[in-house]
Amino acid sequence: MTMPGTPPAAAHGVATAGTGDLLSRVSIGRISEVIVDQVRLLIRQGRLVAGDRLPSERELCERFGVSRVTVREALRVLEANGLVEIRVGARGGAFVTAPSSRLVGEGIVDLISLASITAVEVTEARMVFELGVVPLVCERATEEDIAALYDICDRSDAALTSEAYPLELSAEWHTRFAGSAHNRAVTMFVESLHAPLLRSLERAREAAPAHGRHGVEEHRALVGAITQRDVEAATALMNTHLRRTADRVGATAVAHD
Amino acid sequence: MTMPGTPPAAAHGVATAGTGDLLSRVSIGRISEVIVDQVRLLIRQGRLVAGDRLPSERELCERFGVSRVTVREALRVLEANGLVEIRVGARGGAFVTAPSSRLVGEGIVDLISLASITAVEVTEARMVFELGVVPLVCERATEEDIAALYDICDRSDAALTSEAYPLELSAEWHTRFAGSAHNRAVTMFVESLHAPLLRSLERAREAAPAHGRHGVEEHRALVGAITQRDVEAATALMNTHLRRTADRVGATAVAHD
DNA sequence: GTCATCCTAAGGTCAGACCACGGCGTACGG
DNA sequence: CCGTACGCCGTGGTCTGACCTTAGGATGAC
Repeated sequence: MTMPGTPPAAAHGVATAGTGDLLSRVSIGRISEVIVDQVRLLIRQGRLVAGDRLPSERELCERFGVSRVTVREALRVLEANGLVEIRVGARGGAFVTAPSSRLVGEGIVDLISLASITAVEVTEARMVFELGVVPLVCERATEEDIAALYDICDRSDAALTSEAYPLELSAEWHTRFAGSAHNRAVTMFVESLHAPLLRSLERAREAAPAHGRHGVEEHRALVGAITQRDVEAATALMNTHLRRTADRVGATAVAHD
Repeated sequence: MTMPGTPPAAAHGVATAGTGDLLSRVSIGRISEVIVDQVRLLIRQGRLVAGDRLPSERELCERFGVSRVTVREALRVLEANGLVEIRVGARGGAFVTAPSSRLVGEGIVDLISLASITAVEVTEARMVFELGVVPLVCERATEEDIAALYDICDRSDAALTSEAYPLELSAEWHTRFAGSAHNRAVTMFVESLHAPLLRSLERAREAAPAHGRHGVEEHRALVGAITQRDVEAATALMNTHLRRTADRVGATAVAHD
């Protein structure tokens, strides 16, 4: 059906005759790329939604008129982009995934490790965001939110007495805090900053001993301010709290240079 | 060398006999995934840096003891993650590249559309971010930044007289504004919030010249405040400016429900 | 010296095969 | 009658070996 080296005509639809206008860049590059774009478009348009199952690899081959290798490479890219999840076995296949911030976070980590962005910049972005979100949280935090935040504080205290304060708990608190703004875009951003932040903090902790107890106290005070719906107090608290972290990250970054 | 269906022994190393202890989880999942992790680790450790060239596909096959298909799938994933760039032809191959924040931004856009996050939420996230960034911009904006912002205002005026004020110009102004904070993480986030796809979400017919003219005036006033390094004035201006947008979006969203 | 041509190493694609996984139906045993 | 065990078969995962296209660089003619 398809011959090696003969891209499917439908795939690029370059005008071979009859058009007098500019021949637009025909460098089709990769066939798998075309497939990726098609699927991604369908997802962005909402014509494919989370949970939907793409046709099987072999069926996609026929559909696109390409070999299985090509289809598989396309699926691999979609999977790497977090758009589909591939399950094997009967009833397997490529399923459009439920959205997750994990991959974006990983991407940011990569950005940092390849020096496209510095940890200082990420920390600063985090400050901007978490500080700006305080008013929203004050306005919208429910009793459940507050209980959950206090719970994390309790667990942090427990962890502290057992001398191992996991940074994860701090990160969890901040994520939960932002989540209390009840805005999914905001939540997503903060979640994606989760992984990079942990990494920077680990590095910071190597350089200087951690300050666990102090941080937890501030967390608790912040929840108190939220409970009182006291925007100014909460903002001030968050500001000093974040600034200390930022300073630590900044110090290690400078020392690292 | 390797037989079909016979994964390289080194890959899983499951003890088939003689070991009485726990057989540790052997589900290696995918071989290509292992390769991806290895390369990614090398990059994160800094043992591979931007510009380095990985061995050719055929050489990697030998090195890992797998087929070319598998190696290619791994490279495809690395490429999709922006970690390597693949060049064809003589002197071609996979080159380690500093991932652009563009790719991560794309991921954010995908995430937002996949989670079907509403325009209201996106706008609110914008408010948080762009408002919080004002102090940074006041502090760091260069003369070039200011000139560029004024230029966009001029072009907006021109577009307005020809009665078509494109949302694109507004988006351009806002991204350029955030860019003046000279923090690439912030820039990335704001850019992704202004992605074309999301803008189309905001169906609000900005066409109304009244709105347009008003907006451009505010843009101009904002640049003025930035020039004076007047944080408070700038923040106030940005606040009213964004709030109007938010109200408009909110109104259409409500009408849409 | 300059240009056109060929060479060659690299990625891109194909076809067909086999294996591992896993849901589901069926057949067997209780 | 019910429950379990086995096996079918569709699905992704991998391998092989071949061919094509691309694009530097070498080689030769002018």
